Amino acid sequence: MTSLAPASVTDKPLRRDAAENRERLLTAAAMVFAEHGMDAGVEEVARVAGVGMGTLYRRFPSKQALIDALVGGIREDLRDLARSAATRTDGTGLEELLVTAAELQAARSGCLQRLWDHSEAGRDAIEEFRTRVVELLHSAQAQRRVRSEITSTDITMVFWSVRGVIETTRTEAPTAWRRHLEVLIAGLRPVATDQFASKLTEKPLTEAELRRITGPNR
Amino acid sequence: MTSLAPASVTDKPLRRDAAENRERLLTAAAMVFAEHGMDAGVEEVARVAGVGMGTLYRRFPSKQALIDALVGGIREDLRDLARSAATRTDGTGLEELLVTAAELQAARSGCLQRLWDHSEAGRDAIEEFRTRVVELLHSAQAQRRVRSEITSTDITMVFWSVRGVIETTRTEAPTAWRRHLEVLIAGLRPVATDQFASKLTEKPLTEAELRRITGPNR
DNA sequence: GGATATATGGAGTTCGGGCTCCGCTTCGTC
DNA sequence: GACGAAGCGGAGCCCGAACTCCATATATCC
Repeated sequence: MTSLAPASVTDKPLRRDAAENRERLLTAAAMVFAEHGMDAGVEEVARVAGVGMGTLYRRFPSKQALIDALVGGIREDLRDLARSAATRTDGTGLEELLVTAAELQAARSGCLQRLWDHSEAGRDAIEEFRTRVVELLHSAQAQRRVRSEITSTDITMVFWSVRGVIETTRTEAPTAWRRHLEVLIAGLRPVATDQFASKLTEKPLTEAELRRITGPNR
Repeated sequence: MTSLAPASVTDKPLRRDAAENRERLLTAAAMVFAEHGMDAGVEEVARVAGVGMGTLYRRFPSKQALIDALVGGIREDLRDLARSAATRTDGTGLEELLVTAAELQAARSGCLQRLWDHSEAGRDAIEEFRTRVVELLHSAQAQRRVRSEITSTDITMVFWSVRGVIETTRTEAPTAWRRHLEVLIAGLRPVATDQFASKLTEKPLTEAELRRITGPNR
């Protein structure tokens, strides 16, 4: 878990109390949004953080900026999980990442929609994350843990898919996504029998389409 | 496809022009919400329907009521798809339903969140839908198309999961969900090899949990 | 410890979107 | 075709939530 989204390194450092309030606000926002979703009021965030509205708006120029900073932090955490999974050499790294990334999403539910959209925050982190997913996928395929026709965009769709289950079940059955993920991982395995069609008939999401969904940047 | 949510049968029938405007409003709302999501303005809905604000608010007492009527119609359509799938006797009905229900969700994206939540509209329809899913699942399992440890709540999670992919990809890759669904269905199949764990280790979502998520009614 | 730039809180302002009101029109019946 | 009931449009009302302003307080530097 990285620290919560330090501001840009080019800015002059904040005064100690200001920096502390910034952290308190991000922590509070994570809690409030996880509980009530992103349409929770900024006043509630400020109250939970124990600061006034003025402080919130000096640290973050808008509610959107606050959310972006939060999302940036989550993306950095995702990147760290991918780095950690990459240390496995037996082809199980992808499966580990699918589980740990889902755990992270479950813990930070509320702003998951922004997590996979165009927003600028943490762009480099999510870029590295994608690169590592490709490597982990190839490794898993080399070990015959995942069939060869699966593409990295298929893995991306697994994240989106798990997100859907997490957001639907989070209040009443916060761990239900684990079982669904087991079914999903089973769907990635090589198909040993030819009783059923072993080939996916629909073409995969292309990289270009993925770019348009997750960020038109560059 | 059923007609768009007739009002309660107990009410006296609407005047011809009023009934027509009701339909126009529902059609317009489906279009507008599918394009811009549920936070699109009611003014936009009225404009697309070609009626004034007053008309919208005489036909539906609130924006929420309009959405509920829309959701009720979709739930009735879902029920009809389940009835249609139930006519298959070779165990493929479940797979047909997964595809056709996903197609319906893709066509009506925008209010999918409400589709699976507590809202009252079309409760009986969704109830029958669930019953038929259970039957279709048993049939698929009897034909060995789906492994026996899969429960009906696992199927429900498949709907939630596909919804997540649909909502993420709808503007840029509106058919991407088809490939993801193929992976999901592969995950439901019997596992022929014992190279990997063939058993799901997480306990399924219970019926009681499902009830709390989709409706505390009754 | 004094000077000063920086930070704070919370009452008010703004604004967008849901909703209402009422003078005029249309439908359906006799 | 006349009459009453039901329906219509859209300008404006209203509320809630994002955002601003400034008198006061605090950290940092010497």
